[in-house]
Amino acid sequence: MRPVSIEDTPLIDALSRVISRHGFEAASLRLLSEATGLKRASLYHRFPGGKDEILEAALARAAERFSAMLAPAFAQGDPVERARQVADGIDEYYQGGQESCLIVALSLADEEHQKMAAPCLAAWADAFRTVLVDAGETPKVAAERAQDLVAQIEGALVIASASGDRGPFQRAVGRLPTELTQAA
Amino acid sequence: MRPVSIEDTPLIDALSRVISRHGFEAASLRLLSEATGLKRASLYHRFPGGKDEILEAALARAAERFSAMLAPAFAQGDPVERARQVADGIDEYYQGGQESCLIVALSLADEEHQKMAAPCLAAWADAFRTVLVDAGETPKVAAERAQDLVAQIEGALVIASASGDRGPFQRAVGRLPTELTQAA
DNA sequence: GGGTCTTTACCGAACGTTCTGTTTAGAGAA
DNA sequence: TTCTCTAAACAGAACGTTCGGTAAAGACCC
Repeated sequence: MRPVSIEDTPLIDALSRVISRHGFEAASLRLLSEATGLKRASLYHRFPGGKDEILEAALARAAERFSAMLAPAFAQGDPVERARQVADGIDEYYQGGQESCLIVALSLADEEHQKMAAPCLAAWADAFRTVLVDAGETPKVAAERAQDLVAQIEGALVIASASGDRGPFQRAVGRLPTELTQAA
Repeated sequence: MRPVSIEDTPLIDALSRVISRHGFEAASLRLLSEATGLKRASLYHRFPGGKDEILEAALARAAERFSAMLAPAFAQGDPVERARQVADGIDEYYQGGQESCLIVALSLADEEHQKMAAPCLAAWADAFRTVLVDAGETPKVAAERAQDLVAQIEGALVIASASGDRGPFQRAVGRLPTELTQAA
């Protein structure tokens, strides 16, 4: 059997990057094709469902990467160390603020595609909340602060995209270990 | 002379809302037409430069509204009161988190359109920085915290769009008066 | 006041391009 | 060969844009 010219994982990562950078609707098959080296027909061969199936694959991959990135939050051990590991994972995932966020991109999509980002967002907040609770925060406050910290990072990614200034992202990630482990 | 069917201000506000909600590329003339009640050809009569001129008008209007929203920050008087007025202005501008942000939308556009959002972002951070300095913060820390507070709000708006949860936005705006006036 | 004229606002129809999605034929490894 | 994958051409719809024409108001002269 003839081998694929690009493996599934790098293929989906490249597709996901285009969607994150341009938004789902603006991520045309031409852009997706150029980014992957596969012609449109070949993309349809790999994803018979078209753009929708590509988005599903990108989201499944994001969920997988998120799960790995957030795993230390749900582990046992010192909350400070776990928080630092999660912060490192976030920094690597978004390449210090250079990479766009799929959640931001989907927040501009139509309602049906928009709601597909909610689970990722919820998983993220839940990870932060878990560390905060383990660090002694009350459940109610922990849930809110977790959400707020996710917002801080998402907003920093928006600013990094819009102005090219990665400072807010780097500060947000740098503060994360202490923010996640000091109870109010 | 025949009267316009929709005045410039509500027209541009409606166009701006479509762009903010869907992003610049996804804001098709069909959507813009439906949102304003003007047919495509009529939009070209009002904006001969097409979508680019529509975006320029939306940005000019945003700069105008931002200027009004942030004016209390540059006024004289009690920083606490000024911060509260700015927070109220932000809450009203984004309708408690229901409205999308044009800056977020432009962060997904092509590079040439993307950079058009930078002045708005800078004006916003500068307003926060001014209040922080007046409240006794050092210039360097004030500049960074100002940016971080902008990121907090932008991120909260993304979460409000993506998940429908306006809690993060309302908390961010509610915290703003104290965040802007307590030196580290 | 009645009847043109001018000016502006708006719209229907069409332009060429690009989009998503399909079909068909050929290239390439087992 | 046989089977998988890819390339190229295709169709139909939507895109941004342009153009000719129509509708509506004020201006102006009679």
